[in-house]
Amino acid sequence: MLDWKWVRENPELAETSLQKRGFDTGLLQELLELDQKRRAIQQEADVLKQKKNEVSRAIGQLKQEGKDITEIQKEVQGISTRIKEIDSQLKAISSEWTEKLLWLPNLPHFSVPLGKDEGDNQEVKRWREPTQFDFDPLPHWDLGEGLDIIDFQRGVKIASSRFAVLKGAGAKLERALISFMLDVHLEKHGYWEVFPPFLVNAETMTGTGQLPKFKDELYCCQDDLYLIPTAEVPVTNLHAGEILLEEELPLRYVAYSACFRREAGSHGRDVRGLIRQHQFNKVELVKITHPERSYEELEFLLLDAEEILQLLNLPYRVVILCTGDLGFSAAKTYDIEVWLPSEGRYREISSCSNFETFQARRANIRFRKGSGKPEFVHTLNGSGLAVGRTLVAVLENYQQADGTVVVPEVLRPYMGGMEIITPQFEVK
RNA sequence: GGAGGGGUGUCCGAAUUGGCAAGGAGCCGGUCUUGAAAACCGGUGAAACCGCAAGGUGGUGCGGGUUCGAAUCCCGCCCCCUCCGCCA
Repeated sequence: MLDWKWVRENPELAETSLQKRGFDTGLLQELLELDQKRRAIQQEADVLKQKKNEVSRAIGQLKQEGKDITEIQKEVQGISTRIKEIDSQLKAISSEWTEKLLWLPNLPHFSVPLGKDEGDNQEVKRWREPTQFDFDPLPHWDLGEGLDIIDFQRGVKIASSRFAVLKGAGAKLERALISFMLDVHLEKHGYWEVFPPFLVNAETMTGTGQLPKFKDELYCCQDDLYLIPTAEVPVTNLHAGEILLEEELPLRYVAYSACFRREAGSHGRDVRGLIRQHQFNKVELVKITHPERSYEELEFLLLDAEEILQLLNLPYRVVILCTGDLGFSAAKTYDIEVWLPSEGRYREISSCSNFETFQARRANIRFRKGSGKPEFVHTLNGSGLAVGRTLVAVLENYQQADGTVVVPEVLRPYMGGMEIITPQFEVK
C-alpha cells in the first residue's frame, strides 16, 4: 500500500513512477477522484455529527435538571437520520477506495534501472565461470531417473502434473540442503529460526500483497485459509498490527517452509523437471528494519543468500530487476541466478527484495522512536535458497560421465558421509 | 463439538441501573542533586480520518441494531482461558 498522503500531494510523481513499471495509471486517477469525493462527504458528515453531539450533551444536562426535552429531541432526530444516510454513502465510497488501493503496486526505488521486461535486467555480479564438462552433461530429470532418486511419473499419478516424488538419496539430499541452509543462516549470519504455519488467513495474504490481486496463483482451502506460496507471508506477518521497539530492529528471521503455487499463468513453461513445481521447499530470509537502514540490509541479505551458493561451489550471477520486471510489492529486487548446464544458462534461484513500507502499511507493522509517534518499518525478504532448484543445480553441476553425482563437500555431514550418489534401486 | 468465564491504550486496570473512557505504570520536560536514583511539579499518553489552522470526527475484540445519546442494552461473528468430549 502506498503512502496515500504523499500520493495526494505528488500525483504527477506517482504517475510517472507507475508508468516506469508499465502500469496503467487509470486506477490512480480513479483513486484520486474517489479520494476527493470521500473527503467532501466526510467533512459534511463530521459537521453534522458535531452538531448532534452538542445537542445530545445538552439533552443530558436538561434531563438532569428535570426540564422538558421533547422539542429538542425531535430536532435532533432529523439530524440523526441525515447522518445515517451520509454515513452509508461514506462507508460505500471508503471501502471502494480501500479495496482499489490494494491493487496499486509499489513504486520503484530511484536506483532501479528503467526497462520493459526481463531482457532489460542488469547483471551486477558474476561468481565463478560456468561449469565445464568433457562429456555431454545430462539434464537433472535424466540424472534423477537414472539414479532412481526422482520419480516424476508417480508424482503425477498421485497428485497432478508439476508434482514429483524424491526418493532415497534424492529425498535425503533435499533434507540435507534444508538443514545446511538453515544452519549457515543461523550460525554464521545470525538469523532467528521460525517454523511457520503453511496455511494462513486472507488478512495475512493481504498483508504481504498476495491478495487481492494474485488470488489465482494461490491454493485456497476451506475455512478462509490459503496455502502459503512462500514463508515470507507468515513470517513477515508475525508482527502484523504490532508496534516494535526501535532497539529491537532489525529483526532477522530464517524459515523453512514448503511453498504452494498454482502456476496458473505459466502453462507450457518448464514442464519438464523440478524447476517449476506446484509444491517446493524453500528457506526464506525475512528482515524487518529501520527505514533508514533497509537498503544496506538488502545488500547484506543478498550476500547471505549468495554465500550458500559459494559454499556449494555453484556458479551464479546476480541481476538487478528493471522497473518493468519488478514484482508488485517490491521497490527493488536482486535475483540470484545459478548456472544450469543442461539449459546452458543461468536460472533464478533466489529473489531478494526491499518492500520499504509497502507491506508494513498493509500489515500495519510499526516501531516507536522513543516516545514519538509510531512509524512504519521497512520489510525485506529473500530466498536463501529455493531448495528444489538448488538440488537441480547440484545434480547438474556435480554430475560425472557415468551418470553418478558427487555430493558437495559441505553437504556430506548431512548425508551420513555419502560422497557419491550412485544408483540404488531400493524400490522399483 | 458442548458448558462456563473473559477481551478497554505501550502496559496494568476502573467504569456495564445508557449521559465527555477513572486511576496507576511508562514516556517527555522541570525542581532538587557532583551525578544518578527517589521524591515532587507539569506535560504526554486511543488506531485512523478530515482541516492551512483553531479545532472536529472517531475510537472499549469484529460487524450490525435500538436510542437524542452505547464500553454499558439487543443480534451475529472472532479470539483467549477453564472444564467435558475427540484426537497425533
